[in-house]
Amino acid sequence: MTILSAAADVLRCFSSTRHDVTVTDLVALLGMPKSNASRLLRSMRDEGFLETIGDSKRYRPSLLLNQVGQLYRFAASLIDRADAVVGSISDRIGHTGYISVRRGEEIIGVTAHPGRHALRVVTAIGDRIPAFASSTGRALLARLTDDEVRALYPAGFTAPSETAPRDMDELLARLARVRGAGFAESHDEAVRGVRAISIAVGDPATGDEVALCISFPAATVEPAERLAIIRSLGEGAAEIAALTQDKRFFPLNPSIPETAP
Amino acid sequence: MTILSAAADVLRCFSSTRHDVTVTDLVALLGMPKSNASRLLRSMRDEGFLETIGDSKRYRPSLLLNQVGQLYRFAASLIDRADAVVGSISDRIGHTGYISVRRGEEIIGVTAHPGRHALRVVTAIGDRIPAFASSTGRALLARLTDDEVRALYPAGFTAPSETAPRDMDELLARLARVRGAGFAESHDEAVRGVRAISIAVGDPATGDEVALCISFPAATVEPAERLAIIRSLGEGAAEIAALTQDKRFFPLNPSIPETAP
DNA sequence: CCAGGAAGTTCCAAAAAATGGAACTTAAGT
DNA sequence: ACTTAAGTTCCATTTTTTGGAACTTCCTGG
Repeated sequence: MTILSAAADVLRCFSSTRHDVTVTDLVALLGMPKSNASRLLRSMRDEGFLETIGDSKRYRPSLLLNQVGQLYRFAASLIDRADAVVGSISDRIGHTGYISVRRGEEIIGVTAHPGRHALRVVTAIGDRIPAFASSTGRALLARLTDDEVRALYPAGFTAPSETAPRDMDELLARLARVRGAGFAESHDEAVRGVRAISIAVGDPATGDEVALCISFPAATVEPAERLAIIRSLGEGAAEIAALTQDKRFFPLNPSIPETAP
Repeated sequence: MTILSAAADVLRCFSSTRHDVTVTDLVALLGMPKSNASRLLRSMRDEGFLETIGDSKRYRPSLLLNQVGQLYRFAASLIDRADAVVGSISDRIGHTGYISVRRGEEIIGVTAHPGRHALRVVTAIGDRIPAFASSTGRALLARLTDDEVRALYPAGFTAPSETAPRDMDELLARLARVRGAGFAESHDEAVRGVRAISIAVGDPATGDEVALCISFPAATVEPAERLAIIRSLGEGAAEIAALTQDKRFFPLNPSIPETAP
């Protein structure tokens, strides 16, 4: 057990609901002796990973981490590009847009553009959701072969909602339809009353893959607007795919199905 | 020498001009044996601090650092509030706005809102500039006592431009005028032809202090618009100061001087 | 204003990890 | 295929980390 892994565990304690930690928090969250927790937090502060809030005993991420973290978006230029596409669509139509990446069997939101409408979908950046049970997740999983998808879930999975795939066969069938249609869609899945349209794109040069997603309340969006959203996302994603020479990209099928693929 | 400090040094190698590092970079930049550099980068990747680009030997900051770094502005909620104020002013008037913090005798940009005008000021966030030679820096230094400012520059300083203070006496005189006027201003200082207006505000509960700044080309901005910018910044900063009960805040003096304080 | 308890820090010897030089392997250029 | 640069692995030595317990500090309520 190197101290680096302990330090990484500390960083993982931070979340959108926990902006700072104390010695006691670490003891509770990581089960480490409080002597270690005390010294670890102090070392991390001394080395510049954390800073103390005022002169209290609360620690928060440091400016250094903020700055280094900012570089991620430029280093990963695919994210930058995808974010620009989603941002402009979101600005134009007023619904919430975001882009996500897959880490194993989980999807993580990376950037978000909140919508302008009174009734809008709010997403928390950094939250993790299961890949198979979201449109962004299925858009990304569709880029894998069926065998790779099976290998990802050696023990199968349990559907968290009515409209999510119930088992591997249903998931693979839906992924096939995603590949055919060129987009993925969810309805009432993570949140009731919410629809989401997602398209994934990758950069073979770096191996990065991201999902572009527009999310909106099902009740207020007419079929015509849904079509417009799908076409905008498809165009933007196709441009990126052309730029990165993404061979695994599934272009939008001109005949867009009315039911979620 | 703990490995944490070596890891922090690695993070400090990243910058707006260096988005990724290799073993050789580390040897050159930090002067460490390449055996250490090799193992350190691998450990940092294994623990989640870094990720490799594709399957190359180039390392860049990880998603984890990006996410934890993003939390900084929420953990230091003063930054978030200040950013909202500067963002709305920047949106309204179209000039570049940004917020900065002080670390010792240096000022670091934390967030930026690029302007809309064809002639706009572009700031690189994360870059460091000397505190005494910028409006943001003087706005923040004005919150210190004269003795504290002197202690910050035990060996004095050298003015990097014509309009920057030449010595400690001149700096202290300008800080006194900043306190009286309630805002700091620079002209041709870091960049020729550029003016900047800054106001600092703090949160006594956390000890955080930030500077709100609007930056614009001197040639295209009339005195009336300058006044409007100063008043907007003053109002926004005053609201934050009221919220945090910042006792060291210097409110805007109703009679705004025409020459830079 | 003081007792009691919770939160945080320091101490120590045992256990584990880091160090750096050199040998070795892999990748890249000619 | 040859040469060189870049990166990785090995190993004995040195340094850091660990975790229990004692100690200090900071609150909270009587």
